[in-house]
Amino acid sequence: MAQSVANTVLVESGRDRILDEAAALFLRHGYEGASLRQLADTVGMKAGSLYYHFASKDDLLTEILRRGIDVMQTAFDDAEAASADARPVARVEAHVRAHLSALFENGPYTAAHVMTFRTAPETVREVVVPLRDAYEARWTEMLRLLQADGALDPTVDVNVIRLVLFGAMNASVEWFDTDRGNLDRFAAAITGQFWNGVGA
Amino acid sequence: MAQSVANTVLVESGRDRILDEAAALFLRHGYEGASLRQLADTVGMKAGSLYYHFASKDDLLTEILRRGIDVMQTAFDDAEAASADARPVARVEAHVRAHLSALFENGPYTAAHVMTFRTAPETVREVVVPLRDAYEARWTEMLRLLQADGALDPTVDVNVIRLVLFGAMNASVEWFDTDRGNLDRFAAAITGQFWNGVGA
DNA sequence: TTGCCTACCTAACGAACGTTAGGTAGGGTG
DNA sequence: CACCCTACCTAACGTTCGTTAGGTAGGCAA
Repeated sequence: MAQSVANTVLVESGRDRILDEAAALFLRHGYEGASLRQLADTVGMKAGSLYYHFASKDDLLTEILRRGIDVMQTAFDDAEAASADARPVARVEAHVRAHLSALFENGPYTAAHVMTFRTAPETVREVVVPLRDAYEARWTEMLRLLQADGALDPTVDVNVIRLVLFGAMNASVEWFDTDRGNLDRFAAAITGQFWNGVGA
Repeated sequence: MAQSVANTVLVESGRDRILDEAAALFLRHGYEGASLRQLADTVGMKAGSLYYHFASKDDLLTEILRRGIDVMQTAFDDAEAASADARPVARVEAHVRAHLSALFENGPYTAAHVMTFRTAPETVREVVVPLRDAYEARWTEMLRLLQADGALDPTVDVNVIRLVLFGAMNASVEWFDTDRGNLDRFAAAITGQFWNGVGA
């Protein structure tokens, strides 16, 4: 019982376990490429039983995408609180580190989100789009303020540099290995490249 | 007959037409999300007839991924020839512009490649990986030489900045609209951000 | 004219898919 | 002890999937 309690904590069971494994599967094989029977196998139940927890496969994806954004928003909150009156470049680095934390250190939801959203069924995307927009708006607003304060090159398009930065960070899901690289250093590198460029 | 010849040129038929539409479908819905019947419908034939041109769906994907790399390589060749003795930043911009050209101006193959490769079946990936590596190696080598010549910040990891740059460019498939934006200006913007950064 | 090759078609196969209906073991509550 | 609710199970439904076998119209060659 002590062990069963420990197990419940170490590897969760039930609904959260399903979401975790589903997000990992969707990330690896894509949404349509992962089947519910495959998912049921990895969580140790039968495909039909998944419907006790979720109304449909689309529903499952919707909640995963939603959680992905929740994780990003929470990370953004933390970065905001921690770097509210830091220097501009330090503010950016804090938020870059936070976004990377969402991608790599808080479950597979954010990674699954950024990788599966584009090909998700339109009915699912419709539900999630406003949440995405809200998160993106916070980034845009932060960068806009930095530019208004003269900390950012006034000639750049804030939306473009945000999308370029997002592309770079999100793509790292495909190649960055947390076992071999350090996220603090990576955040510093990507921020340095973003802020100062790589030209000598 | 004059018209049929014109049609053959304007909207191609047969094998190339299938590949074109398949790449576009895989790009939009993902590889597993797009069905052969859907593909057959858009090219105006029956699903079984596709097998006159391709041995399997995996085979179709393999050729699309291969073409995606061919397009990139050709673009790289052109950029190399056109900017062989240009200033470092102009060399980089030429290659950025070339990669964007591969993504947006030479059919859906490169875009389909960068978006579907990650979730492609392992047997398909195995075939394509060496080709990808060869293309990536050319970029790495170019950046390495720039760094050796003192044109690039000696402290940065060439492989990391390449992956960051690739992530930014490839992700633009998701948001950049060639009808509303100019690729020359976009290439200049992304190169400027890459080379000089956005800090004021 | 005969014959062949190209480029399709029709029709179906078995497997896998998401999904559902109805059943059941077991712990918690009255 | 009786009851019920949670968390599954079994078993199947109808659909769609990739794929295949066999047929065929039309153009080109001999």
